[in-house]
Amino acid sequence: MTKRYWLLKSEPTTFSFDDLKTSSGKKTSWDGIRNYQARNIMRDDMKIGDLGFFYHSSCPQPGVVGVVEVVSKPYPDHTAWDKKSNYYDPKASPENPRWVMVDVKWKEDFKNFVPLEIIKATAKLGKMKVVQKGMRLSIQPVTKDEFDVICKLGRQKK
DNA sequence: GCCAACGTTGGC
DNA sequence: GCCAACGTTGGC
Repeated sequence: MTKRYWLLKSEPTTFSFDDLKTSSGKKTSWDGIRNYQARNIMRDDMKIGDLGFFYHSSCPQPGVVGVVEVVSKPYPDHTAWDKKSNYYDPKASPENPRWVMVDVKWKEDFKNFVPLEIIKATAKLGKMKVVQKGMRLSIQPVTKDEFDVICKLGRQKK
């Protein structure tokens, strides 16, 4: 089974990379995904051991801050039937969960933040979904090549 | 705060 | 099954 690579968007005001690092066990459940494409990726394609970029979106400096690892299989997102949750979905229930999530764990801090600006300016990364106009998908596949290029940018000394 | 692009909903 | 209306995303 080949390892796959992903990009996970999060709004730092909601849940930042620092929040992940201060979570117990440095891990969190990736809840609140309410988009079928993103759900299907978690349900069908993500495997334990896959790596993902933690991407900050909707903020002054969008970009990749570090790397996380998928550490669970997909399981029902119980926030969907929690009326008090921001992610409440009246069509979901324990019998018919509708939404799933996985657990992800902190893996690596980048020495250098890799801003969207740089990703856009890097020819090899031009096909990434995150640089495409109107691309709103919050969980995106990343190729091994793209993963390696961004890791190199993130790890190099200033 | 703006607004373009996108996904979802619901009436027909 | 179409498609207009609406809500959301997310860079700027």
